[in-house]
Amino acid sequence: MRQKSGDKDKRIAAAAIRVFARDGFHGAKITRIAREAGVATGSVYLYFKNKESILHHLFDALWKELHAAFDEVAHRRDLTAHEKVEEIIDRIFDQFGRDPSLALLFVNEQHQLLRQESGRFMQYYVDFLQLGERVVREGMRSGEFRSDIDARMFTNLVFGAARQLLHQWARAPRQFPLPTVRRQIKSVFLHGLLASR
Amino acid sequence: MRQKSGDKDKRIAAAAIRVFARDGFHGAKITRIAREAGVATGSVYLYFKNKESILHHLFDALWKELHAAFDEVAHRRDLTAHEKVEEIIDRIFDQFGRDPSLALLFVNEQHQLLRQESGRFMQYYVDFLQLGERVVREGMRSGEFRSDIDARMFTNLVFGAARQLLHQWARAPRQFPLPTVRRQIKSVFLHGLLASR
Amino acid sequence: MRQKSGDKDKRIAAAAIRVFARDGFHGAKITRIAREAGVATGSVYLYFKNKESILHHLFDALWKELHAAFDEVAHRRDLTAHEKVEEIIDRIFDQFGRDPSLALLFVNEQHQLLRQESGRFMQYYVDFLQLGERVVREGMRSGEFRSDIDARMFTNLVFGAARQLLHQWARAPRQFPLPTVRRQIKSVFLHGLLASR
Amino acid sequence: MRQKSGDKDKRIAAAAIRVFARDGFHGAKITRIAREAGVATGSVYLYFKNKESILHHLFDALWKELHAAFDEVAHRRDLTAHEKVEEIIDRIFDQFGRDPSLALLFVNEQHQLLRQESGRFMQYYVDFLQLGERVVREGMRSGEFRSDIDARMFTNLVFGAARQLLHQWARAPRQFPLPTVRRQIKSVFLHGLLASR
DNA sequence: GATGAATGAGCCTTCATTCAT
DNA sequence: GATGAATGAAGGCTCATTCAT
Repeated sequence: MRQKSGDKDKRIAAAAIRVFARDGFHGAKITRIAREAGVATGSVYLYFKNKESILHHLFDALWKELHAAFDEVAHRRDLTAHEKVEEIIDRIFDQFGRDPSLALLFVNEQHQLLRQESGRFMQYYVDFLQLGERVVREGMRSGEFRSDIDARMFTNLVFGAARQLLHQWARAPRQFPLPTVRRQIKSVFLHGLLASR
Repeated sequence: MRQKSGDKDKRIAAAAIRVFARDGFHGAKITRIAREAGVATGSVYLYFKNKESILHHLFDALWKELHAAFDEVAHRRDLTAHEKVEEIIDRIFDQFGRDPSLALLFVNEQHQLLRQESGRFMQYYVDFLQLGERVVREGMRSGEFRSDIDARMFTNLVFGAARQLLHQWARAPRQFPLPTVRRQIKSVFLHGLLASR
Repeated sequence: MRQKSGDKDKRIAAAAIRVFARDGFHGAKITRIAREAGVATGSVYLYFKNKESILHHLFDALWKELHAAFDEVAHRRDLTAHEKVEEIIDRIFDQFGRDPSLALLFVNEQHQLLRQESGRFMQYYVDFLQLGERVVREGMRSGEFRSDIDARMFTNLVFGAARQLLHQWARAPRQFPLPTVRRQIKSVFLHGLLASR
Repeated sequence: MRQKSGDKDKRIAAAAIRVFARDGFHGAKITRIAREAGVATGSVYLYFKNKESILHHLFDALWKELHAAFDEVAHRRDLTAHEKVEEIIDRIFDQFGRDPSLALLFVNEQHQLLRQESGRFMQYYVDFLQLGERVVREGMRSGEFRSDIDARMFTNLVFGAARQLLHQWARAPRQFPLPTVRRQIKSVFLHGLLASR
């Protein structure tokens, strides 16, 4: 029999990341994904139920990794809350920094998923934000962080800011080099904008 | 007195905001927009060239208002840079705070526009961010702001954070009340997270 | 506005009868039906939900007419059971005798419907056969008919025989002229094959 | 001893009967037939040219048996025409009575074959009906049968009636037990419905 | 201008068939 | 011969857009 080449699913997923990132979910044509993956159109359906399930697969993997990384950081005992915030920010950029297409996908097509499926992806999102909240509250209890801040909102601020800079980096990597981005985002969120202190 | 015939374009635009926000640009059907506007399907094409141009029209208006507001703030002489930053944040929330659908539209469908048209909307976006940069740099020159911050990145941080909280507010207004959101965002960006000072 | 031409649904249905009859349900292409109806492909979907619903529509109409005709005959008081049997046979041929395509459709695609939908079409079928049974039993009670016959089976015999001859007529009208067919079927079922009496 | 390898063609044919009967020719998937036969998908094509040829093979075998049986009966010298008619009816039910799937296949998918191939299957069909005609005419000549009957039509009547009852039996064996079915069909065709004699 | 029925290009998906192993 | 992954042609259906009234 013809052997499974073994990486067809990977190649399709990788091609889908590129095509979804470039053309958007709706602009992406299955035939195009197949071509970029170097497989026949029909082969896509050997590995994925349908177009939407490809997106689900990609976001599933993404969120699982993100979640695992955050979870690990959030529960570490050797880090202060301050350090955890920095580490979490680093993990986000580690996750997406390898692949601009992945960043664009995440940044642009997330809302597709939140729209339809009240289930899985919403849950990932909520869980992720709750982990952030927990770290912030931990820092507030320990006195590291200001206690007049709303932990949930702060987490959202960081998430939104990271999302935006990821987007910018993916669009113009030269103008938004990741090391600078990381440094800035940490600095601003931790120390604020004001000079005097 | 309602002029049934005199405001068709407005009614179409308003319906489009709702439908785009609810169903996404691709999920939105022209016939649905027409129905919600109380207009025949064909009439949509009397006022708009095509589906995309409705989106363009909406974002045009949005960006124009945003831009005018920012421009005015940025050039005021009676405000410190610090105050300008706060004012700009307020203006963003003023702009979208009236209408959750508008916020969802702005937050979710922006990337449609950045994708295809390298022109108009990219320009608005860039101009807007440059105005922000200018204000930040002004504050750095005057010594109000830390000078180890990258002005462009800071502006993006604020933009991304505001976008995220706008999104959350539009999804769950109770959990993200706008007054709190404004206060938090200003506080975090200006003073940072750390307690010690 | 462009006026509904008023008979598009009829033209599509008529074309569908021809195409279904010629190519079979699965061999029939929507585009072909549309072309034969003189409408655009998409127009088919203005009048019918999908391909299957066209078939349903056709059989619905067919069974409704058949049923009404049988019902009327079965309840008439001015006819003997013998005459009712003859009248029912006539009605079947009246129904299909106008249009060979209709006969082929009925004869060949009935099983499509019985397969999937345990509901509607099965019911028509069962109801129809029950009406036949009732007439036969009526004749048995009155002494017109032999009482050693199973009424349900007799009805099926007639139905099957009529179906077969309808098929043959539709395939070769010259060799199976309807008047002869009617006469033969009545004669055989009523008097049997044997000469001696 | 079961020879796993020696009867693949038989197993495929047997599986095809079940699947065609259950799902219809078009609803039947080759992969499904292969699975039910305990064979790889590709192996089907080692034994059959394509999907249609499986159907052809099945009907070929069916018709060949039917034809041989009828031929034998038709030429027997020890039977009256009357007895031959009864014997032929018996042979039909013998043929299909073993296997409801076979009956459903024969009854539902015959038209697939008559459609495309003007050749082989049409010939079987015609030959079969001609054998029937011959027997009827023989009975007419000998004075056993009424001579006001059209032999060809009578044969079709029997064929159609048998087909219908076979179908009903296959769908609901309890309600249409074969022995009763045989008896009824013979009785009706030979003696007719009327009581008086 | 207004209407909404009509249009038809385009895409996702299926599945009979092939072929490398 | 046997396998089953891979292929790609084909068709049902959608929906933005048009246009006769």
